[in-house]
Amino acid sequence: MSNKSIKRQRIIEAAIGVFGKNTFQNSSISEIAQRANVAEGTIYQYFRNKEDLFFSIPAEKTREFCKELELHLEGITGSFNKIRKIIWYYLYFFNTNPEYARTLMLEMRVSRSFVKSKTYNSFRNFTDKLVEIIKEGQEEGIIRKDTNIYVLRQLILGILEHMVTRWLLKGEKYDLMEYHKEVGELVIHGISYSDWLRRSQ
Amino acid sequence: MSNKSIKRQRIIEAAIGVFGKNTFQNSSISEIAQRANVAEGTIYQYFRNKEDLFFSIPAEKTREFCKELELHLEGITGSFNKIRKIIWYYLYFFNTNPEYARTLMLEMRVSRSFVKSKTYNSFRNFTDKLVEIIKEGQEEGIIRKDTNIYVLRQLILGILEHMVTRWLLKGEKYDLMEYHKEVGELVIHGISYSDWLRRSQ
Amino acid sequence: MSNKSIKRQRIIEAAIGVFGKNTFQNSSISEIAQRANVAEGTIYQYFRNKEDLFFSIPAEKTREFCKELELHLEGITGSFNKIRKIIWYYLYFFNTNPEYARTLMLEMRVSRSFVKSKTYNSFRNFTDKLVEIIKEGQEEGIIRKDTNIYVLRQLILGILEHMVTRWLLKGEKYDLMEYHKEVGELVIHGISYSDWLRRSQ
Amino acid sequence: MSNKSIKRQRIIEAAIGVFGKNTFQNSSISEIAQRANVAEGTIYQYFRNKEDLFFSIPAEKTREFCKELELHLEGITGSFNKIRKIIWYYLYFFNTNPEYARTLMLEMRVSRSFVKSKTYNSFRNFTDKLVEIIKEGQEEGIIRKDTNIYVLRQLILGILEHMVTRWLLKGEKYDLMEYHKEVGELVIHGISYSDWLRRSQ
DNA sequence: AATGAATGAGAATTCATTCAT
DNA sequence: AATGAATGAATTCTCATTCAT
Repeated sequence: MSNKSIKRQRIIEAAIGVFGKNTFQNSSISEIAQRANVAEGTIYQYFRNKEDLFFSIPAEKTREFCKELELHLEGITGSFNKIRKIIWYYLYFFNTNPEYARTLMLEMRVSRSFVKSKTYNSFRNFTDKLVEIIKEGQEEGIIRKDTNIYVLRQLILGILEHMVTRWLLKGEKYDLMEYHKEVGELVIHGISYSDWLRRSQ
Repeated sequence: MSNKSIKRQRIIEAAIGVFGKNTFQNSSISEIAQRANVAEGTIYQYFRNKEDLFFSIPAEKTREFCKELELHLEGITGSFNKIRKIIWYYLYFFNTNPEYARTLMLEMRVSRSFVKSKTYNSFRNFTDKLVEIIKEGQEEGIIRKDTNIYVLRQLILGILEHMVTRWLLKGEKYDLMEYHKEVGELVIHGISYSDWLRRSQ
Repeated sequence: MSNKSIKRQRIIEAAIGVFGKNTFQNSSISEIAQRANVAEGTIYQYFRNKEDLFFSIPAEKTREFCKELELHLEGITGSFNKIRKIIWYYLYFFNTNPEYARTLMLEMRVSRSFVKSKTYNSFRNFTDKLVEIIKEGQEEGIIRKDTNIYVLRQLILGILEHMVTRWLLKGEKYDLMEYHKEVGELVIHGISYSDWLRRSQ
Repeated sequence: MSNKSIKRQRIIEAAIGVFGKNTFQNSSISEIAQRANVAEGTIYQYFRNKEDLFFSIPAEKTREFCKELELHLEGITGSFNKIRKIIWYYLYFFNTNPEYARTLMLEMRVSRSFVKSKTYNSFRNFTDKLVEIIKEGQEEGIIRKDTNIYVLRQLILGILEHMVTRWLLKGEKYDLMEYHKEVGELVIHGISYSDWLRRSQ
């Protein structure tokens, strides 16, 4: 890694820490600079402005998230098992990166400008993966074809985001992963054919 | 309604408009004062500070939300029908109050201080109602008893919040209500006994 | 004068002092606020921004300049005498207001945005007066009709501005008024009919 | 021309372009470096600092101005003809070098530090030439001896500077040379003996 | 000689809140 | 109770200049 990108990375790490602690507005460039051990001006050599730095965070982290997810799905067969794993991994990832979780869930996810940013698109990788697995299950004949895939996706993202958000707002005081199995089974139950469910019980 | 509370109400209405248009930080007391047709100082006669005014919004609106919900549930029998109605009503309400939706979903719901505020508790009315209906269904024998009620609640709140948030961030350009039936059926499928599902098909 | 306009005036006076000492860029709002004995924020209650404050200076001063000029021209007959008086007054005025002179001559007069500002127009009063007197002289038959009035005006404004500018740049160390008579005679000689000149010698 | 002075010249040319477009303060070293195709640091090999670079511009240009003026005056006899030529040339030169004109007239001419700079002195060449011609005319007996040479010089410089400044501020939208003859005649009229004027009509 | 990354001082502007009227 | 003028803290970003390579 070049000298330049090391420094860039250092700034990003510092930014994750600071933005994760406060609001975007309440986070100050000077604190980020201090944490990163660079002069304030140096930040502006790497990022256009505060917002640019802010939105550069998920670009890095989402890449990491997706790459790791691929590894975790490796060798798993059956779409239900994959869905179980995705749910587990999603919760596991944010459990492991609480500062980033705060930034992403409490700031970015509700930001009007973030949706328009090109960084936002890297998140599509993840949702696309989800849709792909659902379609796979439909072809396997174990996921119902009578429900809108768009709505299915919303269901899964919805409960996951909700759980993480709740957990963050409650001060991360309980175990985010506690119910991951129940969430998985509930989702699978919701999207399965009923006769498949009977057989499997 | 007394002269005093009329003025208070006028300020709240103005605040909904202004906070719904911008971020909390980007909304200015002076604009709210202008809209409400009072002097800036007057606002401080009714509210301790900007945050107090901000958090006073959902207190009013949630009361309204819960009262109307009761009316809509009136006369409906069967917990599934009640759940269908709740989903419809939730989407309907925010579809009808987009400015408030923006404030609640994009600002309050992710605010660290909101969770601690006493106003937040009025929201419990709604989630309690949900839990009550689920328990009803379990007693009726049509909702599975093998799933954590807490997780069930998260599932329902999760998908609803996700749908509204999405819709807001996409600029409210499509019809929020379009999939309300599919959401209802998906949720019901997820929480039903599988043999019930078989019979009902 | 109302309380408000007294404070406004105090800010303007402070601004003349500060802008007269430094460049526009090197003059700081905080110094102006200190001199005017108000908080920095107060300045923004009276002026949109630094530039607005800057350009508000000549509006006031030019009004003063023109009003006084009228008084000085009162009772003077003959266009040559009027021109002599205008030249004297112009030099006299800037001699008496050196701080304002610096602001006007060294900053405003060469500012691209000043020419477009509405304040600039108040200066037209003065140049219009000049043209009026020249036309009067042409009708009296003592000022040549064969020279472009536009060029005549440039001649008079040119030498006056040049003299004041020079004087300022040299640190106001000599007497600006010293040559006022010679300037007058030179200008009058330039614009007179030659036979009139013969007769008058 | 050595390799070194070629690069120096390239920087100066770039500086003329950039300073001519913006204020001194708003012109950035980085833009000059880009235009000159050198690194920012390189500029500091040739010039002490931004101001030094700025004031190095007229040194070059004034030399050019004076050299060319000599050529244009070559072969012209009679001080009036020389004055006519000087006026024409002055306007012609700035008409041809508008970027430099902006820098010189709108920035340098009103700069407190420029007057003290040694570069400023090269301008004396020109004013000295003017005085020389005037004295010549006085010896020829066609220019009045009863007027202060210092004031005469101010008159001529004043109208010329005023015309160029006006033209620049108005966006160079009209023809700067249009009135060059009228200006010449007006000036000559102003400085001539009145009986000479009679005879010449 | 040339580079260009790093520096860090410096200043305008905003706006919630107060308080005298 | 209502006003709204005054406050002043707080922060982003720019850019000339340096210096290690």
